[in-house]
Amino acid sequence: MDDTKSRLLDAAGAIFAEKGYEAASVREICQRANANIAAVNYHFGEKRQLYVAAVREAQCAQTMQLKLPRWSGELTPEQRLHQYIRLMFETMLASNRPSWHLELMLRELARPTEACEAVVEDYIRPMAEQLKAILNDLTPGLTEDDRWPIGFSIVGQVLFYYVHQPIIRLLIGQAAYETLNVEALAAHVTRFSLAAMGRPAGESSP
Amino acid sequence: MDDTKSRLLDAAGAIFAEKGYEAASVREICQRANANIAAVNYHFGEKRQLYVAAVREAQCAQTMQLKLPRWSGELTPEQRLHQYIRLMFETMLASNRPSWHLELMLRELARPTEACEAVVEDYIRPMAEQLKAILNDLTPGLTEDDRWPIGFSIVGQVLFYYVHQPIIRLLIGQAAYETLNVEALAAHVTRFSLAAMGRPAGESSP
DNA sequence: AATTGTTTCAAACAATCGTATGACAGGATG
DNA sequence: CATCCTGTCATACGATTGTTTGAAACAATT
Repeated sequence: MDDTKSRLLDAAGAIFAEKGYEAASVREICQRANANIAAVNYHFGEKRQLYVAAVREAQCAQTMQLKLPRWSGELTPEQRLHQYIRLMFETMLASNRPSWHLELMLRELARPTEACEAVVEDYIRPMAEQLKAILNDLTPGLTEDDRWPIGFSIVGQVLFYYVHQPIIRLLIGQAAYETLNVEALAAHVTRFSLAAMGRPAGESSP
Repeated sequence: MDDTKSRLLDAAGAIFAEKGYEAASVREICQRANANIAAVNYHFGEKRQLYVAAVREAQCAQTMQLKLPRWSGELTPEQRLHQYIRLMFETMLASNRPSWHLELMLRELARPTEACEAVVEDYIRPMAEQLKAILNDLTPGLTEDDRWPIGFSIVGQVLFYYVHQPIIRLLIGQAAYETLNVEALAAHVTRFSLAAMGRPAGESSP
């Protein structure tokens, strides 16, 4: 792809994620991308379309989908749920991630613009289907509609640690916050959720 | 208090909550408050201090605290947890609320500015203490540090339905979304969480 | 009635915003 | 060589931003 255009997209994604749409200026984006001010309007027409393109490029959820299909059938539903939850935490809290992809995504999902619907259909719904497949094995007696709230309860626990990081940090203190790690958090949420579904707290580690 | 100043504060809170700090213009705020453009700088010095004042005035959590102390000791811990969760849902999803208080609050907690720390200490921590008191009775064997994750798991479930409303609406469809109500949601989260803590799914309604 | 301090007003300030323009460079095609 | 298309550049446009100004209006006190 065009070099300037992709540099522009990267810079835009990072700054949009950090400051939000309004606070991010076209000039700052171009400066970070080592591009001229007119480059945005040349390649994307206007600022809003640059934002939409940046959201579309933030396919952080797709990186999650790629890792999942490996455990086809040899794992128990409990182990698959554990993997699913741990993968969510890794995607959100890992320090080596391209960083702005997820942030821009969640910013869009909390305050939806025109790009939200596409994000949900392309990335969120496939992930929701995967979770529902796991819940299908864990709670055979439930109807389709009864499984949504359970999925929301699980995902809500995980997202809480990402969306409300500043609250957690202030509540439990910086020192205690730094002791949190992906493994411990995933283990807690898995144990909590499995118990909630009436599953024995047996071995769910892979 | 001064009339223009409080009208300015109300208008600012509403617009800040709706659009965010950057997208909200001083002129629009003054227009809604029927005040002159110079009124903001006269009463608050600058835009940022008006925002801080608006956040401070958004004491939505305090309205929750007022209702809680009624159940002193005559209710079971299960019933108290149910009330706590239902009260959270009512505060967040009720249509008759002053509307912008909570929105501004959560906006601040997700993307903290200088006003965040005060909000946490004044309103969030007292509420967290109340929840921890309930959990104290529900899980006697646990240490102080082990109770934080359980509280986060409960609050995370509730907040998910507020923060990610647009996702839910798109995932389950508008029709199914409109059937959701405070009672059903509170009942689900309560049942889910009590089961997760190993409590029998007995009668928790007041 | 005169004076003081407080509040409101229209108007203007400099700065920054997103966007548009026309010129210039490079390579491919005829 | 001439032509066309694409991409980059400096510059400037009009609009909007937060903030300031100085005068006018008001209320209260002396």
